[in-house]
Amino acid sequence: MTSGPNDLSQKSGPPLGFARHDHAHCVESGLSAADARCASEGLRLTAVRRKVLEILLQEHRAVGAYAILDRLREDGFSSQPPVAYRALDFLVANGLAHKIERLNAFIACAHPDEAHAPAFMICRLCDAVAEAQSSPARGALGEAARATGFVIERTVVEAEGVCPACTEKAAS
Amino acid sequence: MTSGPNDLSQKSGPPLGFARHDHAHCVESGLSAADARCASEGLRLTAVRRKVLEILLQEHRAVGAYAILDRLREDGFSSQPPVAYRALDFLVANGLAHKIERLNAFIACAHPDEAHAPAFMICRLCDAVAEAQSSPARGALGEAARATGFVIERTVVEAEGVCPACTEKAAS
DNA sequence: GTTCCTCATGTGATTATATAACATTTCGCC
DNA sequence: GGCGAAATGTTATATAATCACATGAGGAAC
Repeated sequence: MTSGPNDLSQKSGPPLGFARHDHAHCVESGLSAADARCASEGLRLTAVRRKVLEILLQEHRAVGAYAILDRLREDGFSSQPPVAYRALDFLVANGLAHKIERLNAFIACAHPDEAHAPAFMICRLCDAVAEAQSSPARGALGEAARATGFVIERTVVEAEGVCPACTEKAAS
Repeated sequence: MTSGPNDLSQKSGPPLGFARHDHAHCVESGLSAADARCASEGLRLTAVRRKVLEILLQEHRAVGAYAILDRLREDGFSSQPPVAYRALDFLVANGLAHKIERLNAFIACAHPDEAHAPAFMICRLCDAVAEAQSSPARGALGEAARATGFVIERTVVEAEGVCPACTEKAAS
């Protein structure tokens, strides 16, 4: 692989939602939201789990599990794979993060409060990932499911393409 | 992994589209269609590539690359990973097969003739996979893309759930 | 407060998935 | 036949994910 989601150092271009924003703020507010939700639902946002979420929020793009491990190591946590995977499992299971199947990588949830069937737009040039809402029940997939009697429990909706910033760059 | 897409021996339940069908026929016709399309487009459906497609058509479910390697070995082909991956790359690039990102596995295309933005329904109980058509431009994702200026080149649409047969089984 | 139980973490090993890099062969074409 | 491009063979390695078992932390019951 030439430049996978593990290269934290690379591609520090436009990060999220294809729009600039107050980054420090969204890390902070993301963590607060997670604290609040875990408290209210009796979930334990332990040190490792919180740290992993913080890393995801800071990166603001899809991050591979092993890149997360490297970051954990820097911060004095144990850095065996199961540590990262267990934390990620927790975050994903509780809607605080999502897995981007296409990249085998993870990203902090952009809408941790609402119930969500997330959809993602992945820029193949700068690796930025934006989260949108999908509506699995509507659309061709929902129709097909109803027609065949398939019961949808979870959907993976990911679009690969080029983000506005990279489109602009390419045009010039 | 307890029972991934590599266990060819397991789960010989209802295979495709959640409906029984003439299996020998669809293998045969799938290969014919591929022959025809490759001939007309000047693509080289070589022995390995054709064999891999045959394996996918026979299995009629998502098959992991290493399971394909095992089958290739049985048939006297070289069985190093790049052999399978290169054949799969060819098939996927030319619309004769698709990758199921959720399973890290591959499946023969069910509609090799038409242009397609495929969507899949994956049964988590019997691992059957059905292919449907999606319409990326319409729906929430298309809207989000237009709104932000994202250019969609390819979409991954996969629903995980329970197929009709397994729903029925569970009810009894 | 301590006993018990459950959940979470630490740790080493292993399995699964995928690609890099380079040599060799095959094929279409001239 | 000779040439160049595409395909395949082969070795090694990178990347992703899980298993299995030991240890530790926290809350509930008593």
